[in-house]
Amino acid sequence: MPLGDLEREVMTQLWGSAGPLSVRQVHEAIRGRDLAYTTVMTVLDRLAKKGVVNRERDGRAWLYAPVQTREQMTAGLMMDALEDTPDQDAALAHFVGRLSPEALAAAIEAARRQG
Amino acid sequence: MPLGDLEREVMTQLWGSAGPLSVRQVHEAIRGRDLAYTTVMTVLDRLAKKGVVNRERDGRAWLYAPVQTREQMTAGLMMDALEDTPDQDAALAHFVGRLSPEALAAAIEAARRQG
DNA sequence: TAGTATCTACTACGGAACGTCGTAGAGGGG
DNA sequence: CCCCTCTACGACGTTCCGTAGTAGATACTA
Repeated sequence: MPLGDLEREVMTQLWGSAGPLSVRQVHEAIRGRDLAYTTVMTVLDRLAKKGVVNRERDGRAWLYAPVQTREQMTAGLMMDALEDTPDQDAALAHFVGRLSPEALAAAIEAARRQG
Repeated sequence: MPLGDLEREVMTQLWGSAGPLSVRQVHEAIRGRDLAYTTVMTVLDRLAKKGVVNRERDGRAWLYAPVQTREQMTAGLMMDALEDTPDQDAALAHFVGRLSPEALAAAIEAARRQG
């Protein structure tokens, strides 16, 4: 489920926040694009309908939070791409071949530590 | 550059062929969907404009061939997903953590053998 | 040589996704 | 009671994609 540009921008704000954010907070955080309040609201709403964010009530307003971390979502997109091909072993080999050995080793080590 | 359903179907034919194929050959190979000849032509044309396939003249007709192998394209899409996130190390660790150790080891070995 | 088949180029249309926003209406604060 | 804020819902333009038709050029064939 790849995201559009504005959707990614909004997600970046949510991922960068310690807790859930309101529409207003996201709107104020994205000041570079001079968007209407309702634009941000629509995007957040679509993200929620896609299941990419959760929302919870805070009085009259909704607070939005990502369902997954950015890293989890990225890993999921990578898996989607991989699973879309018949010869996954060969595709994975090609992918691995494009990584620097250090980055790969670090990732394996981090994954191992993580469990 | 993710592909649509029909685009992927067409690419599958090209990837499964030993050499370049004409519009007619692809059209006949996809008999399950009862498509118009021009539909296949349009799709091939769009794939060429996207740079996903090359075309060369064969008399009056064009012959189409994939620019990359299926595995290379898949690996490329995976890289695109990875590069779209700021903390690539963490994302890669998450991804690696989702693979079976055997599949990962086999891929690393295959990549090493390949160079 | 006239007719038919084949191939390309160009145009088009409908649906879905997305960026963008407006209006209407509900609920809380002064 | 009035205003501010927030949501719900609808809408419009663009782009991508599946789908296809028509027109025009070229080649084969009787």
